[in-house]
Amino acid sequence: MVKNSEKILADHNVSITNPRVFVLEVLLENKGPITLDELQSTLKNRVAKSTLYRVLNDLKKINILNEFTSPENQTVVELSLSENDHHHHVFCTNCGEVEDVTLSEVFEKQLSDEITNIHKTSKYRIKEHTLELIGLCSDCD
Amino acid sequence: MVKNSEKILADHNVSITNPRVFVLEVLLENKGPITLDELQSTLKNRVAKSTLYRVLNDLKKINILNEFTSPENQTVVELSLSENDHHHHVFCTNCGEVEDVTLSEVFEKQLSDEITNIHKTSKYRIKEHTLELIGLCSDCD
DNA sequence: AAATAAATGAGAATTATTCTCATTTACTGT
DNA sequence: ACAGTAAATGAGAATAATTCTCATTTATTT
Repeated sequence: MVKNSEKILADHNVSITNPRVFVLEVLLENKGPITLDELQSTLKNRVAKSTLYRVLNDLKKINILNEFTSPENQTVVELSLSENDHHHHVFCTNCGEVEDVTLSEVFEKQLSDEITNIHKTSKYRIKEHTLELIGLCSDCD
Repeated sequence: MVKNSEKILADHNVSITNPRVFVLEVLLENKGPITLDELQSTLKNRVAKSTLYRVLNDLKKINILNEFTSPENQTVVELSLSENDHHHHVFCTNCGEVEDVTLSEVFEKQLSDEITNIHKTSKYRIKEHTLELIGLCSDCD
């Protein structure tokens, strides 16, 4: 049976190599956003640092990886395998933990209405949006 | 007559020095978010690079400067002199320009309701939020 | 105006990311 | 399965961004 990570690579016409599989496996297991630091230390003995950066760029190129910066300036990375998994992020300002949040449909509708209005008054054509929620997780609260 | 920038420093018990005044003047003139690169090149001959970083940290400490990262990984900086100037940002993915956007009161209310709901279901106590709108400015569209 | 404390400039040190190149690994056609 | 070719990797050098060091200058206090 073909592993999940190998299928992902094959589906995107990217050759299957050990580093790519290792990185994908960690991202898949983690299920959600992960700090670059954490990813690096998890993969330290299996993937060279330069290769990790290359693999992450490969995954960005095939559009299955999002990268963003936390309010504390940590690089954070997250798989996004399907087009329709629109969601946002909550950050803990104390421990740096990041998690996904999905907003209610009602609210996403209100948001897209607001964006339509902005489009009328501003000189921008808006393609995407990201909402970041910043606070404390229960451990740090 | 005391200059605006000097008053700001005095009001926050920060000593008035040339580099601090120069940085503040550029930020005040610019009125809105500015790229660190742009700030650096504007101040190149007046403020040493290390001092610029120090001054920006000083301003962060007294809570009159926001720093964030654009979707293209540019560091962006912005004065926020009053508590009640809550607003968000639009980014042009092509030229990197950033501008402020103020959302309608109706929408900010909807957003804060949504955050209240999230608080009920998630393990986070949310203190702040930032909404980033990403698209193309009229020049690049 | 002198004494003391704080801030600055210049460049060294550190950290994050990209690049180079010799070696290894994966894919292609047989 | 196998040789040949193209692509990917590891290790460390190169670059870029940010912080740190320390001798000198500037601000504040007396």
